[in-house]
Amino acid sequence: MKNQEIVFSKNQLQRYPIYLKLFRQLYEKGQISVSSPQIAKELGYSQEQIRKDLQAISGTPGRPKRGRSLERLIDDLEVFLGYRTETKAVLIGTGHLGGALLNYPNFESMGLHIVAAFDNDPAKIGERLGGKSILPMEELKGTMEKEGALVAILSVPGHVAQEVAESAIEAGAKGLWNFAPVHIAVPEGITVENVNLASSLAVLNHRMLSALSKEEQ
Amino acid sequence: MKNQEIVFSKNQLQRYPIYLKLFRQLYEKGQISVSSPQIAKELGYSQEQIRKDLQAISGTPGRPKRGRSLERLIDDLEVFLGYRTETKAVLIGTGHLGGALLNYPNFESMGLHIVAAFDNDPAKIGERLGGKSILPMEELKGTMEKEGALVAILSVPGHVAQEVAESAIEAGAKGLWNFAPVHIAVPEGITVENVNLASSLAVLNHRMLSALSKEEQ
DNA sequence: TAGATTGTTAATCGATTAACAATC
DNA sequence: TAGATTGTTAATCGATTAACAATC
Repeated sequence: MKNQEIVFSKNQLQRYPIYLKLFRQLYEKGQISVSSPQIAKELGYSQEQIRKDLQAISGTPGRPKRGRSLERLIDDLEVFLGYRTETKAVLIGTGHLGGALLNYPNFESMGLHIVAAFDNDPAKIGERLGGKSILPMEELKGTMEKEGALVAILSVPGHVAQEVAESAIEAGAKGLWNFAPVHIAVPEGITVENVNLASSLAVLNHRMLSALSKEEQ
Repeated sequence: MKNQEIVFSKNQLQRYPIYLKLFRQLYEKGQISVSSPQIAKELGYSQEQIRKDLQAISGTPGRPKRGRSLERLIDDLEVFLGYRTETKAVLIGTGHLGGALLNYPNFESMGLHIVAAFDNDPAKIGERLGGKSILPMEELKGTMEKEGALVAILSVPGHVAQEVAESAIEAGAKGLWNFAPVHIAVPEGITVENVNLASSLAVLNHRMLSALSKEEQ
């Protein structure tokens, strides 16, 4: 009995943490189950999409007339999203953004454990930031190997991002979480996820201006 | 002669700042024009997609055998992305992430001018952060109206994001740049763009684990 | 039972890719 | 001229939506 390969699109994957957040809120309010029409109303997704999304990550079926158990959904989502499995990460680049990420309180609860922070600025080495002391880049490989870190969080300036990415891959990183506003080329088998503020702003700006110009007519 | 309505998908809009970054790099290196095969090689997009993307934002056609002028492309992209037009914004929530955003040096060059920062913590009012002094929420509406700010950047905790969003809309915001990990419900005509780290991490994690398990086989 | 909600199968929609004539 | 690259039109692919029988 082979597991049927389910393909998850990027959009779909992005929706799951949003479901989880909602389900936790509803559960805290005392609700015990939830239906796709309710979710649709709360999040603005279509009912069909919600049903497909939840079917894909839940082993148990929903129940007509009642919907799905919030407790079970939360459980399924936490497992699916890997929140119950620790993934070790290093953070490279301890500027303002790096500092904010080191202080972000929720990564641990998402299973992401940042084991160390790195910078190439000698003045910063040894300083503490977000509870971690900053190490020199020379120690990257040793640390990643010792800790078994799979993820490198890149909060470095764009012009060094490619080079830093290569060091991280050389040190054993299989996933790069790239906050620099540049494309990073990687070999087969390495995953890159970009958080690009310029891209996000482009979407906001264009959509907002379209909406405004429509309003004017 | 009516402008033919071009619809830009979210993915497409997100690509433009990445093109721009690349074109600026190539231009600085002395290159004067660029072809879609070269861009495809650099960024990993398909040639066809690149041609469609650039056609959509450039008034002038490319030239067979030579490609497109980098100078013109950079110009077209800066205009299209609104980098030549100032948009005023306020930032709400001056935690670590808010601080990092206030210190982000590139927003001005993207046409986004943060005119003020707000927080509801009395201890923070009056402090300075990223060159701005922190104002109390009571002054939000007055400030946004006086400055004509269209965008509110929300770097507040998730549990207050909806409420803060409503205040911002009430104060005249037409676009919300939401860094809180929750869905925000808004009336017609208001644009929300989410930067959701939990969503981004979900994509990274799932893709990385898929790639790793494929490798094992 | 009646009705709300489920899961599945088919239809639609939109974005990406392929094919190819036009042209510098 | 030959060949690389363009822009356009058609085909494919994938995701979302619609329709509807199943069921608690």
